[in-house]
Amino acid sequence: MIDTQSATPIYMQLAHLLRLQIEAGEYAVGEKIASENQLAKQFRIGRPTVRQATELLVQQGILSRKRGAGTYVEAVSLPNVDLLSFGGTGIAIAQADPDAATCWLGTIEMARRADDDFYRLRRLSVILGKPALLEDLYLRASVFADLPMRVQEGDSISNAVMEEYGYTIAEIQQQFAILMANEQQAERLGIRQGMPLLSVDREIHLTEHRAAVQANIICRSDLFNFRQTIMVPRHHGKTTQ
Amino acid sequence: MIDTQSATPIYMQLAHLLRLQIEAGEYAVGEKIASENQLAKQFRIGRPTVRQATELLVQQGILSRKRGAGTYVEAVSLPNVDLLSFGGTGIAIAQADPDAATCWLGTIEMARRADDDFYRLRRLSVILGKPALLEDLYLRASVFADLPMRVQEGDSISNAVMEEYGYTIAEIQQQFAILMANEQQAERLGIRQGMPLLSVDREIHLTEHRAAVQANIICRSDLFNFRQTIMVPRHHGKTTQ
DNA sequence: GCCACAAAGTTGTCAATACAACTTTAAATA
DNA sequence: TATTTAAAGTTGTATTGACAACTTTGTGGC
Repeated sequence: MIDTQSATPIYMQLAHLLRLQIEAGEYAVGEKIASENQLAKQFRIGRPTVRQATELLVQQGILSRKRGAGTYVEAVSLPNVDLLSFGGTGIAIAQADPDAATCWLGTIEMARRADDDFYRLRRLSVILGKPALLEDLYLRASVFADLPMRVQEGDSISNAVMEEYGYTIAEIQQQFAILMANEQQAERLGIRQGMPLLSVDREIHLTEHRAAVQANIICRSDLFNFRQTIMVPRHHGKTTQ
Repeated sequence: MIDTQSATPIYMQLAHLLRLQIEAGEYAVGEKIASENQLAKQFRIGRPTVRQATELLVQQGILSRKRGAGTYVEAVSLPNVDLLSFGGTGIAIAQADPDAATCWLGTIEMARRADDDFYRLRRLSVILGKPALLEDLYLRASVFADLPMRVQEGDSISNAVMEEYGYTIAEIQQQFAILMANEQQAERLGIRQGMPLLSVDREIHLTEHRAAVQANIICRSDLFNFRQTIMVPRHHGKTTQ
């Protein structure tokens, strides 16, 4: 229910509630949810506040709205096991090559970043005997206490996030760019300096903490197919049968 | 200036105007822009409308806000195009620039591909006055009957898929690579030949037909931030409170 | 000159209200 | 029974207004 005395804004509470309902199966994918007016009456809040809540879920891909028709449940983008769909690089790499190896470049260090403390970890993954990707990870120190004691080389970071710390990943934001390999990157990836590489800047948002993990991943897209699968929400437009 | 008679919503016009000012250097990175109240007075619009405009830019990474302090220009940020999260390029492009234009390169032609007939359409999208992406689309002829009669230049292909033909998109598969611009691509995108570009090979699977749309998209990732947001399913890992 | 406190200014949240643009539903007519 | 049109319902945009929570600025006293 909506707790008007809570420190959490009403629109966030409603967004969370709606999301729980969807996840619990109370709304099926493709189904229309209650109208904005109905939700406003049901929770005794204003329609702009309802819109702010649903806007949150629209941006997250959970809902979609169509003027005049209604607000529909979208299919949440399911994680594919390939690299760019989900936080866990370990699983994707293991599926590509069971004998793949991920080795740390140096040890976990402290680093300061945007006025906060992070653990920094750099690692190189080798698939089918070839250097495939270079990762530079920053994990927020306040979120991942005692990280150096709790993860070891070879451990999956996403597994640690979930199993060791008990967090859940809510959202990943990725940005794609091309960079020219510098001397160090070139050496580590077995390429010539200046070669263009696919660079993915990734922010992993936990349910409990935003931007808890920030990573840059450099991919040898010339050697491997870096794919992703996106499940797309069902639309309300008529479907031929 | 804000044109209240325009079909473009006022908040989008203001967002666009602010971005132009920032890009023109009228606001430096790190600098505080005019307050919400000042902008409201200046443009004779409501403060919620100003907030909606700045919220747009906050989401795109161009602005950031701090309660009590003000609204600041973020570190130099290319306009975000949320191209790679969802099927529709048209929507993503329109959000980045309401005045964006997509023009066909030639007309729709028949093409044979993997033992089937396709309609082939090439088009160039211009965002903020700059060539942003080049698309080479193949639409399966048996799925999209009479396509040339049913879509026109400027039409959204994903809209046509859904509205005109009534299909629903079930899944998108994407593959990321880097290619060096050939002569024609270089000319169309306003770059030098051989420049590395982000290339996305995309297959759109309809509920009713697999691989109904196959596309290659070449992005000027040096001019725009091509981002995506992935929602992650809730895991059964326990959640700390 | 420094410190504390109040005033002013800023963003964040919330609401009522209105109209536009669209879709859906129901009723009336042929 | 089918089609057309009007009514109802839905989302999209916008405004005015208010208060909370925060930051910044200015003033007064020591």
